[in-house]
Amino acid sequence: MSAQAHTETWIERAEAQLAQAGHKRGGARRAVIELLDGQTCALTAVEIEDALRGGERRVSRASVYRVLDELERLRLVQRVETGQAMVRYERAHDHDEHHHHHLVCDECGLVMPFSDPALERAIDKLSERVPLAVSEHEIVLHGACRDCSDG
Amino acid sequence: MSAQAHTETWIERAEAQLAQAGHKRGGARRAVIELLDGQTCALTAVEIEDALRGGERRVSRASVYRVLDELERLRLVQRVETGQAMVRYERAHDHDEHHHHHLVCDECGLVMPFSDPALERAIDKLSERVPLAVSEHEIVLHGACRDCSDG
DNA sequence: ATTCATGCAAAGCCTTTGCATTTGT
DNA sequence: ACAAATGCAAAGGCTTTGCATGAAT
Repeated sequence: MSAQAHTETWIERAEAQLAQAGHKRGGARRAVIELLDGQTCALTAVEIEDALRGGERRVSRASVYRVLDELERLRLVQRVETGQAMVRYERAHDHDEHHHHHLVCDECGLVMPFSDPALERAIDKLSERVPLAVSEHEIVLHGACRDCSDG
Repeated sequence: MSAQAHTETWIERAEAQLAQAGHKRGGARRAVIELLDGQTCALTAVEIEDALRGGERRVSRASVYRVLDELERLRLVQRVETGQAMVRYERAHDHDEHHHHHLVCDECGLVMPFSDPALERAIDKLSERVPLAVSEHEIVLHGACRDCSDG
């Protein structure tokens, strides 16, 4: 079979990495993973807890943080800092087609994803010249969204 | 006199903006401003408090936060999020020669500044095409510094 | 049987606030 | 005199931890 015979989903990869790291399966973590897999942008721990509360599997706040922490350690999840009080988390999309960064409206708190190939190229070239073995990068643009900038 | 007759320093500009905003002068704020003016990279509130404790003017933690908050509101100071527990603050360098971004070593916590014209150009062009009136941008590269990546 | 996963409640830590006092104009 | 600045201590809010219980291998 070819190298592309099977395209692994993020959930499958997550489960595999977790198992390899010696973790057993569990409902709370599974619920968090499935929720994150369906998101297009970053969520806070509280948002994750709230989203799951209404869903099929309620998960305690502590477990949300523990799961997020473990997933971040395995590089399955990335932390996004938007300058708002709480940290946000989202699926890690190293350099795949979902890789993106964030626009933050400092007025209303709206967070939107964006992506820009030219910016990525600039980052890639730059990464080779800095005194750091770059593993990730985060870009946040702040300003006023359309609703907030005039009316 | 020409428009360039006098190059205002950041401290002078800060004092002027504060006065215009109806603030009176005060020792604590002055100490924080002078400290920030001498830095090449971002500091946390605790680092600022500690630095001033040893200096000539001790400043309470609460005042450090209050001053930082006011300076940020006047856009004299920018907040820098490095993914570490605490927020960092530094002089705002809109688009002047000191404008820079940050490299963060996730192993030891070292934070280093860097600047890259190509990256800035990419950001500027991009800023015109996004649904946000961009006022600031922040770029953080994560990875392992030279000391941490091997030895 | 062991070991990991989870929930709950308590603890931590950074940051913000309330209140009284001092300082600047 | 009046308003802003400051310190101290208390309060807040997000995140982490300790401990006991339940689930997975």
